[in-house]
Amino acid sequence: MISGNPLAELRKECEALLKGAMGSLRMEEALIKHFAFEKPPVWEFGQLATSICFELAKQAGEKPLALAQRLVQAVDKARLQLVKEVSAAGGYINFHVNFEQFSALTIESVRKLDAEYGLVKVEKPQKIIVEHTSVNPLHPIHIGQARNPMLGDALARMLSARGHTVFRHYYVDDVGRQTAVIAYGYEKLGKPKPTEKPDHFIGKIYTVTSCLVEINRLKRELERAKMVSADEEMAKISRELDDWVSVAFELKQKCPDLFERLLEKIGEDPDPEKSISELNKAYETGDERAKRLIREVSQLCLEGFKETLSRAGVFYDSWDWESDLVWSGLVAEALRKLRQTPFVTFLGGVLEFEAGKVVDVLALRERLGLRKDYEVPSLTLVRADGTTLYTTRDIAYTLWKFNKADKCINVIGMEQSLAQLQLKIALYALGFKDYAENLVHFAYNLVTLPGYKMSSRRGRYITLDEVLDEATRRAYEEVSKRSPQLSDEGKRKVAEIVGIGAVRYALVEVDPAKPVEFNWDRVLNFEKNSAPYIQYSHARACSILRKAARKPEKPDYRLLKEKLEQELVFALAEFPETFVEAVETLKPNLIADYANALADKFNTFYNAFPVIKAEPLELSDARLALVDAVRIVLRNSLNLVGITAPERM
RNA sequence: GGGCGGGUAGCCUAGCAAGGAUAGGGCGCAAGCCUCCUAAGCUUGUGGUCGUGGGUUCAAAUCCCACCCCGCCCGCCA
Repeated sequence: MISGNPLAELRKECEALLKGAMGSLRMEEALIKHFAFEKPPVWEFGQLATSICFELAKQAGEKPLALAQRLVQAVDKARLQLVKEVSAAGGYINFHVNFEQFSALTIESVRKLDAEYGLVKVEKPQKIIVEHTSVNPLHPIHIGQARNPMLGDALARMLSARGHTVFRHYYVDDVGRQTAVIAYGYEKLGKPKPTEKPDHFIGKIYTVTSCLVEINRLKRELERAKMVSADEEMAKISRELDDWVSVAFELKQKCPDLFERLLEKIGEDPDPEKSISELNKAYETGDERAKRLIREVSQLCLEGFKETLSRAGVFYDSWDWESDLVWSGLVAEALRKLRQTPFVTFLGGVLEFEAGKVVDVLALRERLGLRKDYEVPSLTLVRADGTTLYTTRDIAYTLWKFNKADKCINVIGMEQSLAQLQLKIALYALGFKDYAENLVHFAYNLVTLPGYKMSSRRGRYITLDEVLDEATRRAYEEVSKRSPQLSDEGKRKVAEIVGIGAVRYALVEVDPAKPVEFNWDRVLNFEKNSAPYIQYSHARACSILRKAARKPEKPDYRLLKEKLEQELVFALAEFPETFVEAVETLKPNLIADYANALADKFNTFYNAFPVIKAEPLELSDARLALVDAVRIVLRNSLNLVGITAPERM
């Protein structure tokens, strides 16, 4: 017999036995809302348990323990299959697995279903867009942002494995002042050819330009403040200026040539600030020169991103340019529709969206989980100069996405929670209730650097490239030490798999709601609770199978009598349910945890018992099959979070 | 001021939606284990007012209320 979800079979049997027992005692099934089975704290208590007797005891006017004992008595022993024994203890009813049956069912199912084992499909597949990464094309992806693609890609893989049709979208945010800043600097330099990885190259120009323009602007403001002798204002500006001057000092040391040239060129411009906002405006209106320039810089930067991300195993189905939404009129269209609602007003020359009013009028408070008196702030849709704002364009983008999908998951930092809420409210306001309810903001917390705050504008960051390089370098050292027999190419391959796995795992393993403090020890962890640890366990399993040099032809699963073996079997059986839970709650870290726990059990087993040399042959074969099943599940779970499982390392 | 998220051993972290038996791991520290399928491993020990105080319940890390600490947001930035 084969099952895609052995644990569910067991659960079903437990439930049937329990209902049967209740029936024979003339107890109403309806007394119990749903039959929840939990894992007892100690293996010896059994593998599944229920605490319904605590609840039932009240109505029955009986002690929980006595009731549990009566129910256990009433269980129809003739119907036991996957369950060996039912017992009562402390008011709980414990179900002990019949491993003679269950081991065979589980191991055979895993080996038969192989790459599909555990990946339980949904009944109604949806079209889902996962929008992730979407780093602005201004500078290389830094480690603070790297959590996003790792989470987004893991989610996409998980949803796809669940049977959904998943599209991975990258939203290229090329509209806005920042892109104009980099394009401005790039043009001032005469559109130079990159002398290094293009996103790093762009990043330097961006930071220096941005810094010089900022200093220029602050100096002017300081002058202005002096004229009207606004002391407080002056002090504030001076502080900001000091900050940027120290940034300038850092940058001048880091890239002196670039700094000097930009200083000179920008110095020639009487009003850089103005040039930049003009460029920004020209781009939004679709001016050809601006288009060519900004697209060129953005494209250059994206090339760098693609290189980094594909190295990390992250790919996209669609690159959506924000500017296309503006030029094609979709943004204008969305604005027109919004204006027809009673929630948009002119206020001080700008167009405002009154999100708070929508919440009250459409009675969305409870649905959105908002507090009683909380008033959602209004959102400015259009600037006084007629240009649009980020969230406005995001409204148009979201409408566009819902033309292609049933559900949209936005992997965006939690600092944008309010904007994402306003976006959702805008969908309600437009009458797209269905869209609003299928829009998910997958919020995650920041990665911080101890000591100072990472700042892309200030050029203070650790790039993902650096981290990947360092991780693979370290992995190469390790592989060379441990597997000197491998060819250099072989070592490099393994090092890449292990190093990148380590980084991905570190960024996916923690609850996305919690901030992660970056430190090399965390990311370069090659010991327990890391990708390399799980990968190592997988390689060990492969190694056993390779050395055995035979298929397990006559396994006798009844011989798997050791507690460790049975625990391992049970863990394998749990995988499908862990997978389903992880996908339904969008928690990639559950998969990472599961894989780590399985690796843990496997290593204990590995250490305790021989496999190839086990006697008799039927036991050796049974263990071989078990090892094979562990291998499959380790690989499947690692793959779900985008980590490759090497066969040797 | 308001909103959101977080607070679990020296450090990091799981569990919280669906309350259940002895709160799982990891790092660190201490002591062991390679003539045996990869020691990136295994075993043992060490360490906890689950932020604080109330409440609900047979049962609270988990639910409710209040408060404290940390982070983020409340822009004609993205």
